[in-house]
Amino acid sequence: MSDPADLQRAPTGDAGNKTSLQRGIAILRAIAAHGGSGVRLTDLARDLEMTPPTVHRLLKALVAEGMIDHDTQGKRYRLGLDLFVLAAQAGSCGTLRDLARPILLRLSATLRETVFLLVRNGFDAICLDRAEGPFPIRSFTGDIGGRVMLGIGQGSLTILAHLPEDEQQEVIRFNLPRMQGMGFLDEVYLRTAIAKVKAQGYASQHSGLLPGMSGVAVPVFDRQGRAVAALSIGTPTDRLTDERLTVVVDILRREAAGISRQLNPFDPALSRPGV
Amino acid sequence: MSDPADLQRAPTGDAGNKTSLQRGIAILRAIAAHGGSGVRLTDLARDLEMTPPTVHRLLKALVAEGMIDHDTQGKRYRLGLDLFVLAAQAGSCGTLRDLARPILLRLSATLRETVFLLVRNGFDAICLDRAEGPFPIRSFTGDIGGRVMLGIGQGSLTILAHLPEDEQQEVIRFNLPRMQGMGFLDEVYLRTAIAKVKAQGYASQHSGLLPGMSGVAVPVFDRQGRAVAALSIGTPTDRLTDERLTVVVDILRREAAGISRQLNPFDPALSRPGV
DNA sequence: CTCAATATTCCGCATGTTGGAATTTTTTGA
DNA sequence: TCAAAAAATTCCAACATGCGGAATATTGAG
Repeated sequence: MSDPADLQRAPTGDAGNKTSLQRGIAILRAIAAHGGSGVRLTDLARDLEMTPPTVHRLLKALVAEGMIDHDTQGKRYRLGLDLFVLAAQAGSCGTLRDLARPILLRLSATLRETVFLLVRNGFDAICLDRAEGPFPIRSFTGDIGGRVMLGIGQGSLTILAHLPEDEQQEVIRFNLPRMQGMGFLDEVYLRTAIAKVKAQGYASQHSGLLPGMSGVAVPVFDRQGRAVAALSIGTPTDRLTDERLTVVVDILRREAAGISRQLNPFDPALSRPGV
Repeated sequence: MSDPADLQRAPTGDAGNKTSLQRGIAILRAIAAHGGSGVRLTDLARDLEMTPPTVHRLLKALVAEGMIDHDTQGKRYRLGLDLFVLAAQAGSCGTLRDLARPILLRLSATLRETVFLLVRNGFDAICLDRAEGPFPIRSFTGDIGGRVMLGIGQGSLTILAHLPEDEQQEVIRFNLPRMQGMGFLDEVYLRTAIAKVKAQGYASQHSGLLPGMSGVAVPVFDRQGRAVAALSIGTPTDRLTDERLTVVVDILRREAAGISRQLNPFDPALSRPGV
């Protein structure tokens, strides 16, 4: 019944939560991981290995702040609207998201494809935004806020491929074990794919790992030339002919360059892989 | 230099933050309020009336949790991606947002208008989702996550109008003073508008408070018949003829009813106005 | 290069936090 | 419908953790 929430906590072997603030955030995470149906206090306490009174007090504080909603008849807790409001302003790290938004909309309209904006976050890529096309799409990233390991999917792969050498190695070393369970991706395959992406400057795959789906992605560079994001589309495989691919890549590249030009100097994606 | 952040803290005369968790959240709020350009520690300390060491420690915890990004050269703090990820799962309170998403998209496509989904939150309405139409739009709610006082704008007004009598009174009493500065809305006007909306079951305004913009909104009821949300469009005034209005209201109503039918029993928007 | 402003670390004090136990409320089962 | 079990909430004393003044390090300005 437990979800892939643990995978989200990537780096250091966490030496247990320390501050009560962190405990509170852990509660938020646990509630989020549990999904929209809400969690009961006892379950939270068990999952997080805290005592019920502690969880209760933290929950009370979170409810008071509107970060959590609490069924009035004292049953379930779920994420609150204030959290939503708060984070609506968060995605726009350096306004990347705001910058890209109109571009995504235009692209999805003109290409008639579903367009994704991914950014790096540690060892993962996160879907910052997404504009729906007319075709039903399956993707690794899922909806806005979704995350995938760096290397899985075209957009994510593009970011990985354009990372500085040492960071790239570190990510690969960290992610390969995580990919074991998925059973279709080995080191050779990954490194080959990376090399190819780096060489041609974009990632594409006809009939990829998701049956019937294809993807095309280009990197988005910041002013310092770091690949901070990827612009990508997902589409039914049969829609993506070779000629179309060429055109799509071209258009994506142009838009990515446009974004780069507007990007502020500070880097939107951060890494802190060692911390 | 300070933003309308204080307005977000609606209800009780806050007797100062108590728990450190709440202090931490206050910091998140302060950073959010400051916008994407980032805040310095000292400014946070001043704004929140905390000492620099306290702010620093809390920030450190928040950074460790990925809720905040910290320029490596030790300058500015901004909201982090993990917060974004966390809250991406929050908006779907009771899956209202997820339910409505495809409907918004369809509406914006068929009507060629910008469509909004608003929910109540205390004395405000929050923009849960928004699907762009082809026309440039100005709205009170702004983008996803934006908030307006209940009563301002057609969607927000619709929710207010359909509230239970006592809650409606309470909201009006609370919001009227807040509207003073805006200088175009008095009590008579507001009550008249509410009565009209309640009577016709939808809100509309040719040439509203935003020059050149018009809006149409219908309430979305939950299973208990409470108006928990509003579905609305914003459009250039000259686009909204009387005949078109009729049709639009009709379509919006139909879709709102569709959402209602699918709504879970628990109420997605919560009020706790007295707490 | 110096000085002022800001960020960060230190550390003793005390305040907020903690969890066992008690109490109230809700759910389960008969 | 009621009784028993489980969960939620409150209490409180022990104490760990967060607090802030002061010291230090770092950054930025002139």
